[in-house]
Amino acid sequence: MNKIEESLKSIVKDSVKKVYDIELLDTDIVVEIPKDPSFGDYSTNVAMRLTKQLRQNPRAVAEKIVEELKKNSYFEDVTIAGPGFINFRLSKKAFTRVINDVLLQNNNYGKNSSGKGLRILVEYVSANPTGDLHLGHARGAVWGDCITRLLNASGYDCLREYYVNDGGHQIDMLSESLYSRYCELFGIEYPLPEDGYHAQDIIDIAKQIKEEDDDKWLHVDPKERFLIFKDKGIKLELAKIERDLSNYNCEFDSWISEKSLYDTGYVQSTLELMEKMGLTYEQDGALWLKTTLYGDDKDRVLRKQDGSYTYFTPDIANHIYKLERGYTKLVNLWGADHHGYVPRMCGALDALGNPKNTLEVDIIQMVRLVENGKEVKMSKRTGNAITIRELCEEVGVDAARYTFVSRAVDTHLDFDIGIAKSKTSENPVYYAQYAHARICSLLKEYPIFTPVPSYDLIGDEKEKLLIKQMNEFPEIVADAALTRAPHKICNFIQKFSQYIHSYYGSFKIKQLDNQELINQRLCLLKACKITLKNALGLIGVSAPESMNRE
RNA sequence: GUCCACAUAGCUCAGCUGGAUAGAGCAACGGCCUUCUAAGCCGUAGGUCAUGGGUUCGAAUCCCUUUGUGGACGCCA
Repeated sequence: MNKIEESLKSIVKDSVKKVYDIELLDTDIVVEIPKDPSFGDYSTNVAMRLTKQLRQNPRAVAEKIVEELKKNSYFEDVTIAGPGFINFRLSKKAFTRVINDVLLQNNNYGKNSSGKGLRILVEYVSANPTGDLHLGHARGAVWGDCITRLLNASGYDCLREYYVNDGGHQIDMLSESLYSRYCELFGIEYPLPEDGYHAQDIIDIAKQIKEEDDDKWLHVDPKERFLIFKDKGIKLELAKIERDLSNYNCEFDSWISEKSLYDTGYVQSTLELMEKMGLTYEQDGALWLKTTLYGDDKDRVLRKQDGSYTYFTPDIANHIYKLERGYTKLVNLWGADHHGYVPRMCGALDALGNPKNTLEVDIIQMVRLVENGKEVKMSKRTGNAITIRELCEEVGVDAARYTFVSRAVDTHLDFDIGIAKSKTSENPVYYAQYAHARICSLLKEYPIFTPVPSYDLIGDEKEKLLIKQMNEFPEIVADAALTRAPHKICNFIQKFSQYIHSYYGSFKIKQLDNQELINQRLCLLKACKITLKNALGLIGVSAPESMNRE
């Protein structure tokens, strides 16, 4: 809740108490900015909410409250409209206070403490180290990155984690595929497994190994070689993934390996714990977990007939390990193709006695790449699925990020590569960056200005829009963090940029003679620049000082 | 077949713990550069919020029906 809302609510509460002798809570009162500014600066529906209790029609209730509210100098005007909305017009002083708040807090403006004391671990991307990251991963990476930026800005203690699946069958295939490609470089035939990896990146890695070690591995014991190629494969694939993510402005705090959960005995101890709690049973030579007792539609296998473990087992250990590190809230971002896995994992955590909703899984819907209205399935260059690297090269990091983060994740996304690539007004990311650059160039022309205690010359409708929007920002950040919805930041950016462009167009500072008016407007613009830059920072998009047209 | 999402302007999408006349960008049409960057501004047009019902002072928003689209239903990961 921002300062203006705080004040409004407390004033409304006092008035209702005085008129009707009813004690309201903050949550009973909704204060919002009306869609149509002609209604007022802010409005509340409190009269409508009291209708039932008082058995009077809402307008009558509103009239009595307004009579009381009008006595307060915080308002320029208070009116009743529609079915019983109370609309406020604020006094100038109440309004412009935010300008100095922003100037003072600078880079910290927008940060809030709504998540203070909460420890939350967010796991995302977690792609197998068996190939390049593709479009779906890119969406998940940006989304996770933005969520964690928001959580950090809202005071949560948050960890960004990547779970590395380096333990299962697919890694064996990686080793074999890699060796096959390696042999190929020496003209030796070695079968590439059918469910192995056929993509170009395996060939590239094989070449890298050849450059480093030459033919050294052709002559070692197959068992040893198998393990070595496993290791090399994982290491090189992971390095590539990390580099691609980093180029994409996505950094992780923690990379947790599936294999290490076996090595440290975590998998074993988790199994023992579940057995001890009576959550498992043997059937058909396999070990099962009773997830049906906790909302799953069938029980799941932990240990297969052949004695090896399913993917599920170390993953349970993985989640237990998260909790043991003191994170009380776990969030995973999974692709839509994994949504059937959700009840299973949540069921396992429930079974182990964790509070409901300890784990929440956000599902990232599919991405389709589109160009000129047609779906683009494969990269023209490589013939394989389009990678995150190609995407960044093609459209640029800022545009790619913005496209992904500006849409809610629960709907299928058509990524129009033509629009993302275009450096025109079709591309919303430039719109926002341009708004920032325009203020910057203005501030370069007028580098000297001083904040004042009261902005008595500010108060035009367009200035009010800027101030209201700026004032909302910390609350929007807190809400976007809580609901894990970074696209709300994009909505903010878009609207705010629009106000900035509109203001920029209608008030030319150069045409003014009044030095004090210029000064006050520069303060306002500087505050806008700070707010916009911070907002862009929350979604990992740059805020350039100038836009270079090509 | 069972389960889970989703359906809003020509296109891509916001709005969803119920609130005033459902919004934005693009595309279309008409204006605005001798003044801080026209990657911009101002205006016009564009809607049965998939369908049918229910809940109530009030529904795009909550509940149910039907249709359509995508996904999941492995001792794969």
